[in-house]
Amino acid sequence: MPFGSSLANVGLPYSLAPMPIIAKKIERDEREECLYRIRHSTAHLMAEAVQVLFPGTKLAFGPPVQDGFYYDFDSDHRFTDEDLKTIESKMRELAKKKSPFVKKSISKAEALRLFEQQGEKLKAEHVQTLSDGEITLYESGGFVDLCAGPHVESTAQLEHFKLTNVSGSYWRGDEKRERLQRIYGTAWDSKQALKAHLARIEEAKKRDHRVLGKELGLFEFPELAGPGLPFYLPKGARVLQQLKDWMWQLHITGGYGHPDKTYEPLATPHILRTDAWKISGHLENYRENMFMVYSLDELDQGLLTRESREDSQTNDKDGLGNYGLKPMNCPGHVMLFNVGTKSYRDLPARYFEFGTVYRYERAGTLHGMLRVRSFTQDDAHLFCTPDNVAREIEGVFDFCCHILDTFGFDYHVGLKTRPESRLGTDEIWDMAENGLRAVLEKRAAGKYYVQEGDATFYGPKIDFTIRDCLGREWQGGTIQLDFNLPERFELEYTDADNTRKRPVMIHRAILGSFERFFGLLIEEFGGAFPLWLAPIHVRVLPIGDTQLSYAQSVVGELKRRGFRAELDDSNDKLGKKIRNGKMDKVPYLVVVGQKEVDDKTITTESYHDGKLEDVTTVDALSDRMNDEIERRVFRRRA
RNA sequence: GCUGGCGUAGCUCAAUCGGUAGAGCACCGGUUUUGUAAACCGGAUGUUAGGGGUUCAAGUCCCCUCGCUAGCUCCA
Repeated sequence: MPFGSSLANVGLPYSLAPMPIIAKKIERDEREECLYRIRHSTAHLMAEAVQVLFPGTKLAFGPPVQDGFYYDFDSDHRFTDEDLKTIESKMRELAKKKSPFVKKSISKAEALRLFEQQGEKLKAEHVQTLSDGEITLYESGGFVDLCAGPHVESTAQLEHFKLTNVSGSYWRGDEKRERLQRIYGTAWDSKQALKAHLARIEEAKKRDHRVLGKELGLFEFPELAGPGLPFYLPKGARVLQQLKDWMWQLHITGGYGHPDKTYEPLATPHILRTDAWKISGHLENYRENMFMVYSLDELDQGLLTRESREDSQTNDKDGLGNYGLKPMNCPGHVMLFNVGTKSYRDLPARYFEFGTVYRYERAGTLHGMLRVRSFTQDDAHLFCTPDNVAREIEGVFDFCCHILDTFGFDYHVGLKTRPESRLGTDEIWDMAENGLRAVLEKRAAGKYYVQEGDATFYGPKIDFTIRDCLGREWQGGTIQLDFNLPERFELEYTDADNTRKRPVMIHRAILGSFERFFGLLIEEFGGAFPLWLAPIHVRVLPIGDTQLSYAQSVVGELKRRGFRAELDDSNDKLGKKIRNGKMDKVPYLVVVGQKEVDDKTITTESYHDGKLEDVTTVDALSDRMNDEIERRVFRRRA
């Protein structure tokens, strides 16, 4: 049941397959239905095994998920990897009893009594949240669980599973509630399917951007520097710069299909006075993510001590220092919008910046390039009149699709609506959500999903998400409406009727961040970048020292023509040079031996196609590469 | 931050019951001058993440810190 496989982008400009984290009981085909039942039932079997082996273990939820299932347990015992093996054998033992899954219906009161009797506090709590009426239980062997079903007929059908890992979780996902332990497993309908899945995972691990980043010398995370701080090595920096150049070009020219919607570049500082972050609301609403900046002077004078905070002589009553490192670019852009007076004729104003931001992310959340503490967003803020908001959202939406389609990413789109705690009136939220929804209906009708309550406190948003090699989802592009900052910074423009009006603001990022996008790109291509992004376009391999000067002249000629070319002047034999070139995933290798020197030719080897019989001159290679670069041809590894 | 797991040479990994750390690749030196995925010979390579403890003796056992990692939570 690969994510969204049934909704692959056939004939559509973009693929917008919804991908619920927890497999929902809707719209499943026969096999998916079968796998759903197996996984759900295997979760029950595991829970039974755990309760047999570790009496007193209480149950939380145990749903089927992508490729498998999990069950959350409340137990004093700390489950280890060793335990997983024990639990797994117990499961096989129990499965052999061929216990049927029997459905029972009881009243809510009975269910409540049953679970309280068993000391299943969490189950009882959950029963109370259910609507009155019949409640279904499923019994298999001696194990009874609150469950809507459906299940397989008997535990005999549960054969092809494997427990994979144990991790922590919280009751109802609330970190203030009970800490639980979650055991994950994978389950399939045949031995081959299980084997194939495990092999797929192994294969995917080889495409992990953290592994490839090291192998290919793209980036490092020096421990001394601090966790989550990416450093680009020369090869990584080259790829990054290509991406930036391309994105810059698209912004300036509207080359994403909207030549009328061009952006103006801005550049803003990395630190702003703490007062700015107070006005923007970040200090209040984004506090746990902010790095503050202190001067040694402040420290030396003890201005940051508790005592001084109460000292009215200083204007640093928060003890926060006078400056904050920016976690977002918006306040800077807003300040520049505020320079001079703006007319409705100036709107929409589109400001963009590749702005590096710093966020104190919790240690446990860091993940290679996909989640870091310093990253550069391809950020922009659009200041609009109410009239042009819809058109602008469309433009941004198309921009995102243009980029993702260029790379062939399999992505999807979600609308995030008003959270419980929020700023602004319901009327404004209605208007904003409807605006976003209208664009989605126009561009992606039936292909987007809605996550109620998941918006930011200042406005609703559309998010583009991309999956990594292991199927984990990451947010890339985002379109966010904001009613907060224009208000807080008292933004105004003069309308046609000569009255002062407040502009509507759109925050947006297309890639999201260069770091995250780079990481996902590496996984998408298995490290073999399309030519236009590749750190090295072509490497020239002389067979022996005799051809060195000819090889140098070929490299020189390629460089003169603007290609990223290099020479392999090592003492290795050709076979080794080819091997090194392939392992470095260099798109083109040029071999020159005595034959080539005599004929004034080259022999060309392509990463994807092997030897190219028709490319025997620098001219021919240049033409081929130029064409490939111009068309941004990409080819995934087979 | 929380719950599990992990940390040995630049990389991948070994080291029996606690007995003084080793292999391949990479690197350096030499030989070889090479025709499509690893030439040959030689050499150096470590505060076993850091700190503390137990012990005659710690890579190995215990504690703390740091980092990585699978998830939870949060998010570009």
